[in-house]
Amino acid sequence: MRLLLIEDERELATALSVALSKLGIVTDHTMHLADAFELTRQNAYDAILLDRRLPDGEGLTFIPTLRRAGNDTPIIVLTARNEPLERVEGLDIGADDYLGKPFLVEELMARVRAVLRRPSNLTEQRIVAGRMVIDPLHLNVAIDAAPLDLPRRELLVLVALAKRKGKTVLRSTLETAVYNYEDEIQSNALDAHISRLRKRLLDAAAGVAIHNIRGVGYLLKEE
Amino acid sequence: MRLLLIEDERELATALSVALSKLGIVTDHTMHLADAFELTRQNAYDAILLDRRLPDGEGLTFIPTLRRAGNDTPIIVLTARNEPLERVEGLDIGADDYLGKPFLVEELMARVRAVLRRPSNLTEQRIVAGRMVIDPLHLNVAIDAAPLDLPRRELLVLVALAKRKGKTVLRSTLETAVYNYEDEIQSNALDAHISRLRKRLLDAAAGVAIHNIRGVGYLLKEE
DNA sequence: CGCAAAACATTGCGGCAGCATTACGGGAAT
DNA sequence: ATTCCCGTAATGCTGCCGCAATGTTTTGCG
Repeated sequence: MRLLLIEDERELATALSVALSKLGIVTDHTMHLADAFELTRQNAYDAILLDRRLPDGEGLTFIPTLRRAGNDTPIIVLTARNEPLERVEGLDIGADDYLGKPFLVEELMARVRAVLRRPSNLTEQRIVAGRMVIDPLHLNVAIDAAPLDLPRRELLVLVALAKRKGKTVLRSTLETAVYNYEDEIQSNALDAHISRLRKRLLDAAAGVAIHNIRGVGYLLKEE
Repeated sequence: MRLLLIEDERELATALSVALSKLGIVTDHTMHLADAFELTRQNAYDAILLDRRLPDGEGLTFIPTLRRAGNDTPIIVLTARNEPLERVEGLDIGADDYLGKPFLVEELMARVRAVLRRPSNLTEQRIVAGRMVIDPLHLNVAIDAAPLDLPRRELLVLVALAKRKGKTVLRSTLETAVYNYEDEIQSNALDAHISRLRKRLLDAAAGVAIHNIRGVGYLLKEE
């Protein structure tokens, strides 16, 4: 899962990024609305976390901009302004949820999941692949009801492949599923993850195999 | 917009077709599941309206058949059986929406629009060519849900041809689709790709043929 | 109708880009 | 203090793909 965080308080932003990354969530962060729009054009985010007070304007103005561009990504507004009337204002303008500061990361994640669970989002809640059952929202993998413990990056690779099981996933897609902009990647780290993940899936008899499509990407296939 | 209507009550079917045509929607109609599958292979429908009681069986059985063939077209089930449990049954098996008879055409259209508005349906554009289903965004080619593993350059040629299937594609267009400016090309490399691609399509019984238009370019034709 | 040239088709070959695997070490987490 | 993740890089290997040689079809022209 990949989120865009639009927030000018640097401390909150980094704290949030760290907390989310531990949950396996990749977060891109920007402080400016102008950058934000460009980022949404280059990445398919699962959701956007939007602050209201920003150096270059009221955050809410970003919502119509995005919607007019045909982008339906769910938006959760994060703000200290938490009066009922302001909530209405935010929701009416097209936000999907509204969360007052301060908040618990757990609550934020629950709301993100809730927003992604809505019928207008076709995010599958349960993917069956081979003997595995994968919950892409909670990021857990189970084999015969027994949870399978995977390192974070390998888990992200697996989920990204499982979301399109049986179909090729571009190498670039995998990269954006696992890394954010800050992490530069300058080696075969992704290949290494794939290799280690393969070994783990084999050991666990997961009933799937990861195939390579040379020059294009990878593909998860059931056996 | 083009819909497939699978419905055995002839009066309802014609009434619906007329009503939909006034909204600018083209409707193909069949009464039999057997025909329906063939139709979905020859046309890229925006959505499918499916009755449950049909002369040759329970309509819901069509859904797994279609999904297994790699077809993600949204399906709206139309039926007199409108008990809550039956709705769950329909949705769990992979239907996108469920509408009890009788219904207003307005409501049906609203639901069609809602289903089409879902993100995965907006981004997931597919090209049907012969027995192949091609997703040009993800560079994905499948025959009966089985992914077809093609080398990168041949894949690019196929996608470029499929995007304009039935129409000639200039040789220069193909070249720019496969090569970037850095790669200078000074041989018949493109011809070689075409040749090898032909062989692969033949082996896979893809149901298409690549024709040459002498001095102009190539053309992908369904058989 | 006949011949030649041009355009296209096919196929073997070799270089090398891309992938798989694994060991190593720094660093974060418990 | 120990464990394990994860980025890096070295190594070996597979098979793609550019090239060129050869065969086939089509077009142009007298």
